[in-house]
Amino acid sequence: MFKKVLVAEDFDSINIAVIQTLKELDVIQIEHAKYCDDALLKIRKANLDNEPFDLLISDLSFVQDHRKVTLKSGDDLIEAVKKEQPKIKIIVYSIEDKGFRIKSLFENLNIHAFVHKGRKSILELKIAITTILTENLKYISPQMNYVLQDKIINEIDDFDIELIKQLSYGVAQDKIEEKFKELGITPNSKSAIEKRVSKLKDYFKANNTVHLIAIAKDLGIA
Amino acid sequence: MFKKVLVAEDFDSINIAVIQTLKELDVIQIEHAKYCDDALLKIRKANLDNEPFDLLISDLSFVQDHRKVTLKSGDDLIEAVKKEQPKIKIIVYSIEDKGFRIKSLFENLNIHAFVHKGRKSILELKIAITTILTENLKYISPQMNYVLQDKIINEIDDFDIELIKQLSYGVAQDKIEEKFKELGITPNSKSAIEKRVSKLKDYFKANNTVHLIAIAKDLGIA
DNA sequence: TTATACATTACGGTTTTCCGTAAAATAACC
DNA sequence: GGTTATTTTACGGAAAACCGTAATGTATAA
Repeated sequence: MFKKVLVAEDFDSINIAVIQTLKELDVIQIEHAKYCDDALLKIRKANLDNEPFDLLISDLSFVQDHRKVTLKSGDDLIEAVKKEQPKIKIIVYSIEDKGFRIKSLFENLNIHAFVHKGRKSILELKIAITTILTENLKYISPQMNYVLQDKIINEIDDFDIELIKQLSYGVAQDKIEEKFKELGITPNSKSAIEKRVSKLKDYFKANNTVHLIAIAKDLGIA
Repeated sequence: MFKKVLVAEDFDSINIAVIQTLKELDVIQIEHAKYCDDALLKIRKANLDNEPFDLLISDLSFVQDHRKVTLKSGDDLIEAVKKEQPKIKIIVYSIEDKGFRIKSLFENLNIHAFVHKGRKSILELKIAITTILTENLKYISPQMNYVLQDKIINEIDDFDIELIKQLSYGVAQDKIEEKFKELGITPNSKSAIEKRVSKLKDYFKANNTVHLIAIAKDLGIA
């Protein structure tokens, strides 16, 4: 079993439950942090003391409050931790359900497990922990498994994302042309933009652009 | 202290923490349900047995899964419970942060406390519980207090909400005119709709309708 | 009843978006 | 190099949205 585990989670209620779970799994040293910045400090300190953490269990979204922070999200935290300690095992324990995002966690941040908070998530968390004990094994909550082979996610590229973002900011299509030229994004003609918007509307079965952005918002793309 | 408390919450991790908290407050009988339907059944059963619950602590959003349910949300549950047992005390323990929604919980569903899930929410939950023990006292998480006197919330009416909703569904403004006539919503002329959309754009400082809907989505209005 | 304010509807011109077609540019293939 | 796809850009007419103004309707109070 893991010896030393760090939990990064802002909600106190969930923290309590995760820690209790780790105790049940006979983890000896358990620490937790409610801010990403604090979590990173704990990682660093442990490394300096030559008593590094085996495992990080992290949430993704951290509510902002009065405190100024440099790491705003679990993504930020994981990226920073990987630099300090590339071989640490990482479990994301989150409510996130956007395939788009989960996929990128595995592909870009190389996490070892994703557990989706839900009715039976504590059990899943236990399974995830024991699964990734074995070298090279990964875990994802069963109901989220589909995301790794979901077509939609693969058929939308960065250009589409940027376009949707600009639209959601209220930039008119003429101005997006200018904006893209500034940013060096291609294609950037008015016509190309119109075509992409049209493609996206087809894709998401949206009646018009307003509808498209509403859908994109629901999917967490914009 | 309350004698018999029911917790309605789908996430197991949070359930564990809330129950532990209630134990610390010396609540003798604690029950919980992960589905609203189950919660309502427990309320009914307790009433039939002449051992009614004193207090309901409920979440608002419940994730849908394979199971068919009639009560889909905490709002639905609270409304149903109030009919069974009008005098039961109710605490909403939720991540909800839309002033719009919280306000309506107090005004329309007459809840006794709203505790916003967060870094110190377990403490707040304890305070809420002891506060509403006293007859007629209400509690709301300090950071959410503003909602009860927020202007924005009061200046947007049901018509605006319905309009935003239709736009987010991708209904063209021409068609909204027809739709409103069907639904008996007034005003319903194309002109009136255009004016309201324009007013909302001013209000939310939106550049265009697409932008407006993006903002509304962020605010949880659509 | 009349005057006044306010809400709603009607209308018309302008801008923006929409959408199809065609030309130009780029990439892929032989 | 030349040929064939594919992508990107250009253009123009139609539809929708935008926006100001005027007319109509409705409620309120002198």
